[in-house]
Amino acid sequence: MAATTRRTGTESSKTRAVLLDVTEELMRTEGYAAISSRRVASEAGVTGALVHYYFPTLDDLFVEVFRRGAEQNLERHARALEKPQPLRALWGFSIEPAGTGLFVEFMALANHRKSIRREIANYAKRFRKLQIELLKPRLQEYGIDPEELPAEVLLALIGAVSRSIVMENEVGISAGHTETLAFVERWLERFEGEPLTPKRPAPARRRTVKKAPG
Amino acid sequence: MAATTRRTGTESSKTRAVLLDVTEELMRTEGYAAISSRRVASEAGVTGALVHYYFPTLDDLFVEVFRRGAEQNLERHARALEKPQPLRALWGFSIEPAGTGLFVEFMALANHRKSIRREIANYAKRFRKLQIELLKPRLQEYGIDPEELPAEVLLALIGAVSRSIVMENEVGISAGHTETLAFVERWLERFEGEPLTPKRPAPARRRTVKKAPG
DNA sequence: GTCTATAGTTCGATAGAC
DNA sequence: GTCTATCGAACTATAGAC
Repeated sequence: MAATTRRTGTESSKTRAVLLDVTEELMRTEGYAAISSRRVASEAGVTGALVHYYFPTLDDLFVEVFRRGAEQNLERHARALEKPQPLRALWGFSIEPAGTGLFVEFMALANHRKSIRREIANYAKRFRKLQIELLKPRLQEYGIDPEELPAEVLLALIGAVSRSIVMENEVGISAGHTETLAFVERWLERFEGEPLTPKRPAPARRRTVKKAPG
Repeated sequence: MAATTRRTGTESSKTRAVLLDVTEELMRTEGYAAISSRRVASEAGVTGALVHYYFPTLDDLFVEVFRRGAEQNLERHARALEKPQPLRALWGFSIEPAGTGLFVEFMALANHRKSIRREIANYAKRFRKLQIELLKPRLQEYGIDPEELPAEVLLALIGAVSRSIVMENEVGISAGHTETLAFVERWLERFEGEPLTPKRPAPARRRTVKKAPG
């Protein structure tokens, strides 16, 4: 279709994967502005030209990093929402700092790069659809009235609050976090009771737990 | 105190203000990565050296843009929270798209620039303190039980949800927004009743409105 | 698949003239 | 207060050898 002779690397390439890894890590630690073909190349131990061989433009590189992370996230979420306490699973998952720094970078990027904006919007749609499908039947079991609290709203609230807490944490804001986390915990308890497999032991009934051996 | 002879412009300078304006606008439209002394200078119609005269480093420039916006925001918020329907005022204010694109840029910047991180954390502290002071007595009037829904939590929720909606809007995500806005509206109504001065006309009593002439 | 070489830009920051 | 001139460096992207 295209008249250009410019070559491009295959998707299965090991080097390609490394370049994506390096880019993701760099974005995490130094922000999207730190991404340059030379910088990525030098971190990966190759030359700048090779980066352009796999990703003709930097936008292509950004988009691929986003896609890869998005797919992983969809799968992880799908698994989480099938657990016995889906709301707790979802919350625990959303409150993880792992993806959020990267997410902020992509949101900022999306503010002025159409390719990223398109990618994020598309992902969000799939993401919300998956969430709704898996969660709606469970909410009915809980007796949550969809007129009063639609699944869409519940998901929006969980997403917004968790994201906000993690984002704030990362820049050193902590005001109101303790209270909000406690509020959410009370709220989760109302619908799903005590956690079945608590990450941290429930505050009331203390247990003696040995840390997993080194 | 300092041994360096490097000169710096005064805070009252007109040019200085223009440089801040230009930087803010550029960040809004093209992102923080678009900021360079030369670019800012050329938009402002001066030379790059002059930017460094007022702001020795780009970090100084970023920090000053943030500070200026933060002060304005504090003042606007203080006024909003003194209105007769403070929750509605706060919500209406928070849901404005105006500051949010910029906010995301600064959050992303903060992920890897200590000076910005410090600035944001400090501002957030002042901001939340102001909000709590002004809102706490009103919530008591509303009969909101501080054990069940502390002011800190309410403010965190409003902030998180509004920010999330605006951020998502800006990148083209709209899933669940209608439902969430309706949910918030029902919720506001419970505490403060119908809006006294509706921004958009209440959906029930339709009005014939002419668009402002071309 | 990976490299060298290169064209063409843009950048931060400073010294010092006016 | 604003400029010119400048150093030294980084960048994107491409062509083409190996």
